[in-house]
Amino acid sequence: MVASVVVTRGMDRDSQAATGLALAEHHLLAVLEAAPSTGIRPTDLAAASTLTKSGLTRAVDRLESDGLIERRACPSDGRGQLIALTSKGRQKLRRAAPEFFRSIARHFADHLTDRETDAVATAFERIAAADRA
Amino acid sequence: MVASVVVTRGMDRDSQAATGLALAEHHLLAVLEAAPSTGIRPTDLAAASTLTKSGLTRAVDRLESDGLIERRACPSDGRGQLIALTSKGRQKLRRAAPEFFRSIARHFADHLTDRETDAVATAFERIAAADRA
DNA sequence: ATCAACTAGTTGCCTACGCAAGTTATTCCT
DNA sequence: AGGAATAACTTGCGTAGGCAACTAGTTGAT
Repeated sequence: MVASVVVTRGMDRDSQAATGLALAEHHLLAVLEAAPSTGIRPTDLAAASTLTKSGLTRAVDRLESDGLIERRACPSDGRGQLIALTSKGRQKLRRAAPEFFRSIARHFADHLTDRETDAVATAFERIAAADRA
Repeated sequence: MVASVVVTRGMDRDSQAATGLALAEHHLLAVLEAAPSTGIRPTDLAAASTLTKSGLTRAVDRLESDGLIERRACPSDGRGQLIALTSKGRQKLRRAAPEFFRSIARHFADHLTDRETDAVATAFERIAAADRA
């Protein structure tokens, strides 16, 4: 618990300082970058992120008003929407990347051996997946 | 990031349901139980917990008004204090323990192999220690 | 002995976010 | 086709907690 808070808080501060974005917001952008360019449904984005649906609504509000992402109407479901990166958002993410990876290294990766990195990666993948099931 | 939030949120809900305490509060009690019975300084408690000094002040306020811990004057430093579990707090912690361990198992430990458990334990210990340095 | 520099804890302010209830659209059953 | 049950967001409300500024006590230098 302490370790996870230490890492998260440290990286959050780095992210704020480097880009003005909270770590959770940066993470949303990163998920969106990996998603189809047509966009992704809010519910799916919430599941892939650290937020609940309500938290997601507000994070999307913030990022949208910063012009980093956009909400599009969903053609197949009138209730839904598709969320996608704008080019501004994509650019911001690209520019933030180098410092972001350094931040991961400083706060987390540099403290692990290769074996530990593997173990943590597979184990945490499994835990995250278990929750979505 | 997702895994750590999933685990923390799940355990927090369990803790709330079982005892009415947030996970962070339960953790403070657990740290206090391991501390000398004369108590521990707030700054040290904050360092051993997931909270900053200011967050700690308020968490201590809550737990104190629930009668689970007490603030004592610090004999060696007039600015400081010593925080210690009350017997009510100790009892609450003991009663919560079985369900707490089940919660750890459900959300975390059961998903790991023994090797992974070792790797995570030593690696995270190292990360937490690095931050305190 | 006095005063500056530091440290311990607290508080004002602000924001993020979870939960639960609400709204609108969809699906499914008959 | 029509209406109950369900699903996708949103919003009202409440709370936790970080940061930075504050207060009070301590230490150290002269």
